[in-house]
Amino acid sequence: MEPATPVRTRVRLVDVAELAGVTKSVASRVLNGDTTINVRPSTKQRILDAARTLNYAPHAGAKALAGARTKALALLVPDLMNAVYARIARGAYQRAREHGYVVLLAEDTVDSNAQSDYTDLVGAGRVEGLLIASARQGHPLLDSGQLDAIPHVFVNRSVPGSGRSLTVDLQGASQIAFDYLKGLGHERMAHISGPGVLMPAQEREKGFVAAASAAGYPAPFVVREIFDEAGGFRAAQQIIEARPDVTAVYAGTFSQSVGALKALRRSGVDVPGDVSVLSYDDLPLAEYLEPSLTTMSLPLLGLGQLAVDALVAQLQGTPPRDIVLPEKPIILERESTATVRSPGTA
Amino acid sequence: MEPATPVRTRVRLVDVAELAGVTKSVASRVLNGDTTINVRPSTKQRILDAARTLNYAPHAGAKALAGARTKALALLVPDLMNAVYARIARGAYQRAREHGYVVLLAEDTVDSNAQSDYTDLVGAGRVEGLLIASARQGHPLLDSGQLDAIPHVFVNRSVPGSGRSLTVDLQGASQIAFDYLKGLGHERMAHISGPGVLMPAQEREKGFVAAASAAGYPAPFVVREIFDEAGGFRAAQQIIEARPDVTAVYAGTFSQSVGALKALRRSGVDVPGDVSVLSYDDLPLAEYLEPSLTTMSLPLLGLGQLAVDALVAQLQGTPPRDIVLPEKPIILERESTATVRSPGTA
DNA sequence: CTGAAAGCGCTTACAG
DNA sequence: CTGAAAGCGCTTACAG
Repeated sequence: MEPATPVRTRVRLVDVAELAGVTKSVASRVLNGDTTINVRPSTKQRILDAARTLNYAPHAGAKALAGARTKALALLVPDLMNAVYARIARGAYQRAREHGYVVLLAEDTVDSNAQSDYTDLVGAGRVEGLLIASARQGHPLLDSGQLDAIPHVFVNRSVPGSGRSLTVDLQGASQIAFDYLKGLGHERMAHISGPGVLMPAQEREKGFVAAASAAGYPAPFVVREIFDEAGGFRAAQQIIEARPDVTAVYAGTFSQSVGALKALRRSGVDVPGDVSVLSYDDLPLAEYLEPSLTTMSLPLLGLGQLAVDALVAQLQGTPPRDIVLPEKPIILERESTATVRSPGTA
Repeated sequence: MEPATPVRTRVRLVDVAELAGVTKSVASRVLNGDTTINVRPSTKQRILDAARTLNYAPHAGAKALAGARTKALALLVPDLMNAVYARIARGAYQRAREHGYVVLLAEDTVDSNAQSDYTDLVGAGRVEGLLIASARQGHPLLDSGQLDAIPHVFVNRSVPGSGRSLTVDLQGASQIAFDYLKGLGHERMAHISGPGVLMPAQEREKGFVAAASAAGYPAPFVVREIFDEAGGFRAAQQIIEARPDVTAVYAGTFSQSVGALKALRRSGVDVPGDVSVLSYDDLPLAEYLEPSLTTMSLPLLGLGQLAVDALVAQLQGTPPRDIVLPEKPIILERESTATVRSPGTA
C-alpha cells in the first residue's frame, strides 16, 4: 500500500519566476507586494500573470519557515453548537479574509485538551495569533503563561488585567433591558443569570441589579443556572415558586428563555399575559416559538470582525487595549413581552 | 512600530537532541516513532524526556517542507450556524485527535470563495486532505478538477461517481419514518422536502414515496422548500391548503418542522390532535417546543468520526470507496406525533 | 536597484 | 545501526 501521492507536482516560486523571466527574488518581492522594490510595470504584470497562469499557491510552511507571516489566525470557541459563537466566527472569517488572513476554528471544550490545541496551532507555528472566545476563569491557557508568547485577543470575555478584551457592554445591555421592561410597566422583575464564574453572566447581572436600584425599584430576583434549556427551565420554576408576583423575566441566553417558556407554560402561567419574557440572541427561531420571543440582539458579527481587526493591529505592533463595542444592542419586540397586567387581575 | 515578536525563541529539534546527547537524526526518528531504528530504551527515554522538558513543539511548516505529513485535515461545512454540521464537526474533531490529526474548520458558504478557501488550505500545503460537507451539485470544487490532486471524502453528500461519499441511508430513514407513521394509523401523509438539487433531500423524498407505494398507500403529498423555518412555514401552508385531509407531516429538517408547527398552529390545526409532525435532527430544543417534537435522530457524530477514519485510510493508501453508515437512525417519540384521529371526528 | 546566497527547522536517503 | 549532509520552498539581508 503506497501512500496516496498527489498527482500534480507543486508549482513553485521558481516556476513562476522562470516563466516571467526574472529571478526568484524579484518574483517573491512582487508577489508579496514589496513596495521598496522598483520594477517596470510590465515586468510586474508578467510576474503576476505567470503566477495566475500556473495557479501558483505559495507553500505556507515554507513561507513560515523563511520568516514570513503565516497569515493564519486561530479562533477558539467553547462550543460549536452554540449559535452565538457561530455568528462571531462568521464575522471573524469575513474580516480575516479582507485582511488576507485565514481563520482556523477550533472547539476548545472543557474536556478537550486546550494544551494540545495550543501546541498544535501556536507551538507548531501554524498561526500568528489567537482569538479566544473560550476563556472561562481558570482556563488552563490563562494560567500557563503560554499566552505571553503570542499575540491574542479575548472575544466576548473580559479577562481582568489582560488589556486585550473585546466585549459588548453587557451592563449597558441590562440597563436597556431594564428600561424596556420598566417602560412596559413592570416593577417586579426576575433575572435568569448564568454560572457565577462566567464573566458575561456577572456583567449582565450586575447591570440589571444596578439599573433597578438606580431607578428605586425593588431588587430583581436573580437565579443562576447553566446556559441551556434545562437551566432556563429550572430557573423559571424557582422564580414561580419563590416570587409568584414577578411579572417580567429577563433571561441571559436564548436557550434559557426557551426552557423558561416551557416551565411557565407548564405551570399555567401565561406569556405574556401573566409574565413577560425578554431573551438574548436574536436567532431565526425566535420568531417561530410560541409565543414568539422578544430578544436583545447583540452585535455578534461585529464582535467577530472587530476581534480580527484588533488582533491584526496587534500583529502590526499596535499595543493591545481593551475594547468595548460601540454599537448598542437592540431589542426586537415580539409576542413574549407586553404591558404589565393590571394589578389584581390575576 | 515594530512587529510584535514572540518573546521566547523557538525550541528546535537540535535543542532536544543536544539535551539528550544525541544527533538530530536520532531524535527526529525517535520522536516520530520510527520503528526501524534501534535505540536503547534509556536513550529513547532521554530524548522523550528532553522534548517534554523543553516543551518541544515541532514547527509544522518545517515538517511539511521536509516532506512529512502535516497531520492536518480541513473540514468544509456550508453553514456554521447549522447544528447538524456542528455535530458532524465535533465527531470529526474527536476522531481526528485520536489519529493524531488537527482539523481546520472552514465555512464554505455559497457566496464565499470556495476557490480561495481551497488554495489557502490545500494549495498552501496546510492540510493533507479534505472533508467536504458542503458539496452541493455544481459546487465549484467539483468541476474544477482540483480535487483530483488531493485525498478527500464527501460527508453526508453522495457525489455520484466519486466513490468517496460517506452517507447515512436516508432512503432507509424515510422507510423508518413511513413505518412509524403507518404504525400510528396514518394513511394520508405529506413530506416537506428540500431544494431539488440537494442530494439529501432527494434521497429522503425518494425513500418516502417508495415506502408508501410499496405499502399500497396513497402517494404522499410532497412539497419542496428551503431548509429553514420560513421554508417549513410555507410548506405547511401549502399542505393545509392543497391537502386538508393530511394527518401526518414528515419534515426534512428541524428548522422546517419548527416553521411547520407555527403554520399549523396559526391555521388552527392541532398538533398532534389533527396532524402529527415528525422532524429530523434531535436537538436539545426538540423537547422544549410546544408541542415537543418527535424526531428522527441521525448518527451525526458517528458520521464525522467515520469521515475522518475514511480520509485517514485514504491517506494511508487504501483505495477510497463509498460508505453508508451501518447505524440505523432512530425515532425519539415526543408529543408532536400521535395515533391518527378517528375519521370524521374533524 | 538587483541577484546570489544563506538560512529558516525539519526528514530521510545515503555513506560509513 | 548511526550520523553527516542534502534538500524541501520560501524570504531577505547583503554584496555587487
